[in-house]
Order: sequence, then structure tokens, then C-alpha cells
Amino acid sequence: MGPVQTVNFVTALNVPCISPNNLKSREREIGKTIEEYALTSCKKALEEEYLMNSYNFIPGHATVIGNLSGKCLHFRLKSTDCRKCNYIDEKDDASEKDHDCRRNYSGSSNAMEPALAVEMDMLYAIKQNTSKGDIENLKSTIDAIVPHAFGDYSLCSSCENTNKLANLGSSQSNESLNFVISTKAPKSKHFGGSQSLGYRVASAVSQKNDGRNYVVEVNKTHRLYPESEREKRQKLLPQHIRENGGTKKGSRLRSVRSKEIREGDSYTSAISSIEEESPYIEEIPSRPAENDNINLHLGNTATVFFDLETTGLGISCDITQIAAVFGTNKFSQYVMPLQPITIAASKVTGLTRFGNVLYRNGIPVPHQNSKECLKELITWLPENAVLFGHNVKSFDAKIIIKALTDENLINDFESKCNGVVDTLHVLELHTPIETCCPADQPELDKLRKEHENLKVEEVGFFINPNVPFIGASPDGIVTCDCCGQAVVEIKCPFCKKHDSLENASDDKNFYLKKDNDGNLKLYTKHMYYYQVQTQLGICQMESGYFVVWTEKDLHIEQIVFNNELWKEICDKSKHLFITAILPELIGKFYSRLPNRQPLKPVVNNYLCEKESKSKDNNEQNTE
DNA sequence: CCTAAGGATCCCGACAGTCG
DNA sequence: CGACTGTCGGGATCCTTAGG
Repeated sequence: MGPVQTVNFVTALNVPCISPNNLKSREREIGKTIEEYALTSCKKALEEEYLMNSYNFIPGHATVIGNLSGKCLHFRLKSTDCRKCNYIDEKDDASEKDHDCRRNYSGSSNAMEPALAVEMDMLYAIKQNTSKGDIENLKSTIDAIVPHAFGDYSLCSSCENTNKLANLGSSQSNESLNFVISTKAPKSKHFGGSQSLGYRVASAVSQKNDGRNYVVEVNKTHRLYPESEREKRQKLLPQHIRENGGTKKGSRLRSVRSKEIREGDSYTSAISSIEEESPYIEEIPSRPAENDNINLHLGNTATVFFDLETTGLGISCDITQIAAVFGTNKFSQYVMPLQPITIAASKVTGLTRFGNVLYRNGIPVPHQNSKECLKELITWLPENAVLFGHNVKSFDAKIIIKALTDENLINDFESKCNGVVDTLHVLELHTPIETCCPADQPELDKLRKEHENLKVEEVGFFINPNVPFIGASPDGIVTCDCCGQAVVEIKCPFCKKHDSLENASDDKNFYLKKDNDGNLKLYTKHMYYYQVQTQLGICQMESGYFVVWTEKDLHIEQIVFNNELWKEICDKSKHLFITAILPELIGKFYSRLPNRQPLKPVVNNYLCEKESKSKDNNEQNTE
């Protein structure tokens, strides 16, 4: 699956989406491992094949399948194209020259497959003979490669027996591998020249050789342990299934498959077998309610807050200070870095270094070397510690893990520490809108005193079932015991950023205007007034707050629902939807047939008459 | 200064449908 | 049958934001 399919998939499962960039990074990490795994599995299969003492092999598009083992012995990809190279050529950007280039072939497309076959035969011949150490034999084998690839076996030492040559084995294994590749990299999608193609073919080869076990091996390499979750869930299954359910199921399926092949009936055997509720099927839990808090289930762990100071921002920077807190226990040590402290880092931390002396704000401070300090930290850490810190996922954790690995202390650290929690991510999940919006804190405190239990919530997209063709996304919903619910619409006018709203209202185009008493009010002909009224109508609320913020001023105005205006908005929207949007959606009425006259409104003649009478006003308001 | 992640956007290839 | 167009999806870039 690519980014789009992955996002569609996780969305269908009610799981938070992953960004295409993030997915791409993960693909690169995992992809390299899969390629390495595929090559290793090919080497193993080749040795297995060699032990079986038979050298017939069937070159596919770019794979060599062992006749006896049925496994993929080798695979190669050729591409005349590289996406990155194309981009570099187009942009003439020399800084990108060093990349994982996928262009490795310059001949014609027709000659590509024979070239691959010859190349792989060459590797096979070398592998076959290096273990024997017979140089002459190797030379004659290489000479035989090209005639062999084109059907002439007169020079082949291992192909002397023509009867043996006639037996090229079943092509089933080859077709099977081609099928797996086609499911992972379908030709309907353009993977040519991309890194992704290599990873996809490698994963298909790995799957062919070792089954889906390759996923577990790749996970282990990347220190991912989904099997612990699997084991946990397996314990929930009934004992008879836990002990031999999988084995029995596997042997039953194999037996059914072999019967189907022999008897030719592949369709009726298992169709009606799913009558009882299967213990292997688990219901996907429903999405938690909107107001549910997302809690961290830390179990029996010790919460430690920690922070690092470093010589700079790079991943290769040295630690200059480690500080941590566990309950009332505190840990703080300065570390003498091996590299200079950048000026920017010194400004933040106050730490400078002259020779072997470390200074904080000009005063010498006691310090240790990195290894001593890390050892002391590990000793200080409580058992089952979980480290909390801000942006640790992207910064602190990487720095400290690198330092621990360099000092060969990573295993000791892991024996004490269960993991890290990035409070940046936790904050993103828990931060209410009021701390994100630029409203002045004193003003917010004042509102809290005036309104009992004041809450401001970030909300999404609203649709009113009575007018499903209009939607609204207020900036928030404010709730209090005295006034109930109200929508909030916040504007931060960029062009009036440095002005007071009093001055801004002098601009005749500004949406706040002074009334007879000199008070600022939202202009009722302005589109923002229509916006708030539409939000109130859709959310079915009686009032809302229109908030305008500049660096010098804050305006909060209560807007009361205007039923007359809401009816007018509904009528116009319905008219627009029926005469313009619906014909376009259903039949591309406007975009496909440019010469046709616009539809006359046939559904609601009353609207049509009303529209023609108040055409001028409507044009202004529709905007 | 470095690095990773997320969102928005653009570009391009493959395919299906339409039209002359 | 070929030219053209629209849609979909993958790949890549740009910008912003955290951390010292």
C-alpha cells in the first residue's frame, strides 16, 4: 500500500492517520531491512539448492527459482529511470546528487530481461564454482552462460544430459512469485524508478522464501515487538485452540487444498464453514466518545521527568548536562563535552567551556565525563522507569541513546528504563483551544469569573440535517452554566496586526464599525456577520461570540441568532444547490457543455421570483 | 545552526471514458 | 482507432515547529 491507501485503510479502522512523509521515512527504514533480509534468504535458498545437487533453474523476469526448493535464489531489478535523478536534472540541483539512485540500466527495454538473465546466471556460476575452487571449471561455465540463456546447452558441463535439461521443472513457483510481486507492486501503479519498487520486490521475495515470518524478523531488527501483543491475545483463546488450533487449522487447510487440486472442486469446500463465531475474529472496538480523556496506562512504572542540555541541535551533539526528577529525588550533573559548545547553545544554557573547565554563567561548575555521568544516571534511575520529557522523541532520546550506545551502556540502561514519553505529543492531544488561541489571559480570567464553569472546546465540521447542503466549522464552542452553549468565531486581522481596533474601525472596509454610542459592533452587512449567523443556524444555537484580536486590542461581541436572516440564507443556499451545484455534480452540466444555457430553477418557482426581485441585494449577500 | 514530522501542494504516469 | 480529457495515486518539495 502507498500513502493514500494506507491513510484510507487506517481511516476505515478509526485509527489516526499517518502523514505521507512519515510513512515514506518508515518505508525507507523498513525497506532497507527487507532488501537485506531478501538477499540473505536468497543466499540461504541458494545453499539449500546447492546441497540438493541440482542446477536447473528457471529465469523469470528478474528472479531465479530453484527447481527443487521452489524458492527464490536470486533477484535483480533493472531500471532505466530514477525519479530522484529526473528531479535533479529538471531542477539542476547539485546538492541532491548523492542519493539512493535506482537507475542501473541504459539498454533497450527488450534487451532488459535477457540482460538480467545473463547477469544472474553469471552470479550463479560463480557461486557454484567458488565453493569448489576450480578456476578452469568456472571459466568454462562462464563461457557457457550466453549460449545457455539462448537455448544452446552444448557448452554446459552440468547440462550434458539433454533429458535432464528438458525437465525445467514446474513454472508454478515462478508464477506464484510473480503473483506476489504483482500484488505488492501492481503494474497499474507507476513504481518505475522509485525506491519503493525495490522494497516491494524484496518483500515479495522474502515472503516467497520464508513466508510471512519475514515480517517478524524485520520487526525484530527494528526493535518492534508486536508478537508480545499476539501472545497476550493468544492467552485469551480457549486452551484446545491455543495448544493445537493453529497446527490443526494449517494441516486441515493443506489437506483441503490438496483435495481441491486432485478433485478439481475449488469453490464449495469452505464456503459454508463459517457458521459459528470464529475465535480468530475479534471485533474492532468502537471509537471512544469525543469527550473521553486519553489516559496513559503506565501500569507499575516509575515516572521520571528528564531533560538534557547539549552543545547544539544536531543529532551528533554532545551532552553538557543531564537533569532528572523522580518524586522528591533529583539528579543533576554537568558533563564535559568533547566538542565545542555552539554560541547559540551557550545563550540558552549559560554553559561555556575553556580548556578542561566548564563554566555556567561564568562560574566554574563540577563536571564528569560522559561515561561516568551516564553510569551514575543508570544507578540513580528507579526500576521500571519511564522517562518523560518535551520533544524527547525527536531530540533528547536520540542524543542519550547515541551516548549510551557509544559508551556501551545501552543494555544497562534498558534494564532500568521501560521507555520514554514525549510530552509534546501528549500536549497536542490534551491542549484545549483556549491555550492555543491568542486571547489575553486577564480577559479570559475575567470571563471565567463572570461565567460559571466556563469551557472552550475545539470542534469540527457541523451539518444540520434540515439543510444538509450547508456546513459550518466554528472556531470553537463555549459552554457555561449561566448562558448554555454558544459558537465562537475568532478573527486575527493580519493587516491590522499592530493597530488598536479603534483605529482599525476608521478603515471603511473594516468589519467592526462604531455605533451611535461609540461602541464597536460587527457590521451586519459584512460577510462575517452572515458567517456567524450561518454557524448559529447550523449548530442550532441562540447566540455566539465574535472575537477580534490584534496585538493591542481584543474585542468580544455577543451575536444573537437572527431567524429572518437564517431563513434567507437557507432559501438562497437551497436555490444555489438545486440550480447550480446539483446539476454539475450529477451531470457536469456547466463544465462539460459550455454552450448550454444555465438551468431554470424548476423545483421552487417562488425562490425564482424572489431571486429576480431582489437580485442586487442578493448578489451582495451571496458573496 | 540540525532533524523529523505533518500539512499543503504540485507534478507525472496509468487508466478509463468520450468523441470525431 | 487515435487524440484528448478527467481521475486517481505515488513521489517529491516547501513551510512550519519543537528541542539547545
